[in-house]
Amino acid sequence: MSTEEPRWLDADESATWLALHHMITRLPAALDADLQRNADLSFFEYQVLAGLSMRPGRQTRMSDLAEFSAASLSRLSHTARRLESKGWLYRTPDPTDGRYTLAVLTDSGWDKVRATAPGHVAEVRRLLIDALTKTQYKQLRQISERVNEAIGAEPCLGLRDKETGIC
Amino acid sequence: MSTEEPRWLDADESATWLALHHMITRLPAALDADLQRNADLSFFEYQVLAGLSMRPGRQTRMSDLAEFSAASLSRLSHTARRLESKGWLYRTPDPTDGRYTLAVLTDSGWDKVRATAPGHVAEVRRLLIDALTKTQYKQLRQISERVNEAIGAEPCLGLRDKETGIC
DNA sequence: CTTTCGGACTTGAACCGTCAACTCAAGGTA
DNA sequence: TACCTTGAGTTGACGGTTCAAGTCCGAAAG
Repeated sequence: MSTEEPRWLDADESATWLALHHMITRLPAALDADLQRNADLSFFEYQVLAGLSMRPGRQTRMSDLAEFSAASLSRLSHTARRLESKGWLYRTPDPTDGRYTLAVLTDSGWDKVRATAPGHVAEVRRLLIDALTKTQYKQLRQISERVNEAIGAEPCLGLRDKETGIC
Repeated sequence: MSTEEPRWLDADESATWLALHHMITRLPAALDADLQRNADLSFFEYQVLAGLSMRPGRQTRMSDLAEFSAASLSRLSHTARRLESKGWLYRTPDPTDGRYTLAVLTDSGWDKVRATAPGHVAEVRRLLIDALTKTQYKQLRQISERVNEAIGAEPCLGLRDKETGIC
């Protein structure tokens, strides 16, 4: 919040930011719409089920799952309750440490993932992979990792206290 | 929805998708959090005010603004009502064609943008531009444009009818 | 052993975006 | 004049996310 004149974005920079902004708002929306149509799932719900399906025993701690899907624990908890009510997973205290909760994919949830994954992968391929050259998606990976580092350097992902600046 | 084995993503492809997925969920969240802390605005509200501030006469049609900010007209309408109640803009029928609605930035709204923009630009610079080389953000621009074309080729951004496939 | 503490969830209210139904203006068409 | 159509924008209900408590478990301190 200094009073100096800021360094505004030049033409190249703002064109990049505009194009990226459109991509990061439209790509999730497109994948969401596709999953909604074909599987009656939101993108986030799919991420949760798919995330579980890839773990040994098809189960993991809620906090791991939240980390993996880049969501808050609260959001995951609400979503887990809905998925639980559909019979796709259940939650149980971790027997090795009662402070954690394990989310476990049911057989029905496993079937749902298996039925949904091919179409979803095809959509990711269509919108992202096939739209780019091999060189480009290697570039995109490096670029994303650099940006993630810059964001990850945030001590608490922007969740610090409004007044004190403390997490 | 064929029964053939789908083409799964290989290691390079899924690493790219994972990295991109994390970027596109965390980058907007980080910018949102920054604006919330420093200006009590959501990222989308800022986009609306900033979008208006760049137009001649600091005004434009609602539909243009929706297009620019990649949002639905409904979302924009709700947000415009909230911003209007804070005195940052007002809406009025377009005198040249009563079917359109003009959104007009007030002086108070202009002040808000001027106060907020420097910090926001600095954050975009810190998280995106400065994290990349000049070559990389030129690559990122091309990549984003390619993906946007692939998504834009969608006749109706995934809004077609569930049964008929018609928009 | 009891107390205190921090971390992992959970819960309910408030808030925001989506969806479908509606209004309204302008341009045909008769 | 009346009628129909199209597209812009609005509205209210619904559903999901966030935010701010609160609960519970286990470890560490007294």
